Amino acid sequence: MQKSSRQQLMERYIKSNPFLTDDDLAEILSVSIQTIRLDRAEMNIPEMRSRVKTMASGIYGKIRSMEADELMGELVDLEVGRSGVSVLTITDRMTLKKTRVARGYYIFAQSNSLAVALVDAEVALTGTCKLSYKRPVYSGEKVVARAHISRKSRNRYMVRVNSTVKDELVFSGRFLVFAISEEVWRR
Amino acid sequence: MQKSSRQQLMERYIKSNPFLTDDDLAEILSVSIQTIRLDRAEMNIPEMRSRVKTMASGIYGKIRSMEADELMGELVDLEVGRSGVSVLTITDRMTLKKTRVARGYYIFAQSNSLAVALVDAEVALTGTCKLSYKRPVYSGEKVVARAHISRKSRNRYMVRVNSTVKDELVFSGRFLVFAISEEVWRR
DNA sequence: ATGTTTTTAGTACCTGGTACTAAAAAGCCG
DNA sequence: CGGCTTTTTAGTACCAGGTACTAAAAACAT
Repeated sequence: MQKSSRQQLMERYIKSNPFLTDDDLAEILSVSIQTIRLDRAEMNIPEMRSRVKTMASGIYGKIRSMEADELMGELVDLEVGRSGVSVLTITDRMTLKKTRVARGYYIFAQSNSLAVALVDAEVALTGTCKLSYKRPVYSGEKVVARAHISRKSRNRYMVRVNSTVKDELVFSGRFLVFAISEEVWRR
Repeated sequence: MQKSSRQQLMERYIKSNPFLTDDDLAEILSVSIQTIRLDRAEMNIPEMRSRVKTMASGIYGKIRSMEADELMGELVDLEVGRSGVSVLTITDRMTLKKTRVARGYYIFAQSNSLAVALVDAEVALTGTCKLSYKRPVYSGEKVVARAHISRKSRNRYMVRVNSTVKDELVFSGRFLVFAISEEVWRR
């Protein structure tokens, strides 16, 4: 087997299983451990321990921020019962790989969670919505969602949200949100 | 400081940051490294390297499946251009902690991604939608989304989706999906 | 003062490496 | 075929972050 093809193979093995040690790889590719280390050095592939560590730390952050958020996006302004603004920067993992266009539900999630946050109630649930996607949003773009309560009657709130990228409207939605009394949800 | 309270503290430190080495902990708690190791042994807390490893491996599977999916939910039936069915089981991380009610956008994401998958095109984007949430969905429930194309004209598809839990309708949506030609998105 | 618990010190050893030197093997060219 | 280069292997010293163990010192309780 050629050096170059072995290196490609090794890269694929590591990608598919980052937990492989040099020892494992040496056995799999039936070369000496030194060859593996030379190859890794040439290709700037770090050792197993740091591969695992960066994996763990990379994911660690995401988990925490996802749990921390009841909201999708970062709340930059909120006047409960009136209006609010949230910002969401589209990252690669929110996009369709082929086009780098944000999946629609991230845009929706941002506006929906903002709409719910606006409602001054212990628990609020979305009843119906009408959404309109104006143009695709690409990876790296910063979506600013502005919401305000347009009507309110007893426990029903109508919330309008407009999401823009650099003042260009990319999405708008109208949400009918219900404030739920405690007896209903605490079953 | 007492032994027991130090151990509790140590446990919390490790929980909040699993990357701490015995050395780090010894410094933080200002005891010797041997004490830390005794404590870990008593409390059956594994060493940093294996903590990191199990973290990484635990999450490794999840990431891959999330990446593999362009869809939210599992596709159980799909006849492109006609109809499809997807199943999504609501887990705790999809719910509002207070109520254990699924956040609306997960239900939406399932139906929306199913609607897009139905459309026979390289790239499809959602234009507008009307959604209606019929009742809250709780953690553990299995949401079955059934979609079919109700109208089609040139590059526009109207997709209707009904999501049920055990034959009870929990959500319905109508999506206007656009099939996009390659020139538009490959900028 | 004595016994018990807790803490610290120290040593030998392990895994999964890095960094380096040097020799052996394989491939190529005229 | 020799001579040269590339590639591979061998081996050594060293490191981090440990395990496993022995033993002494310190803290405490009665």
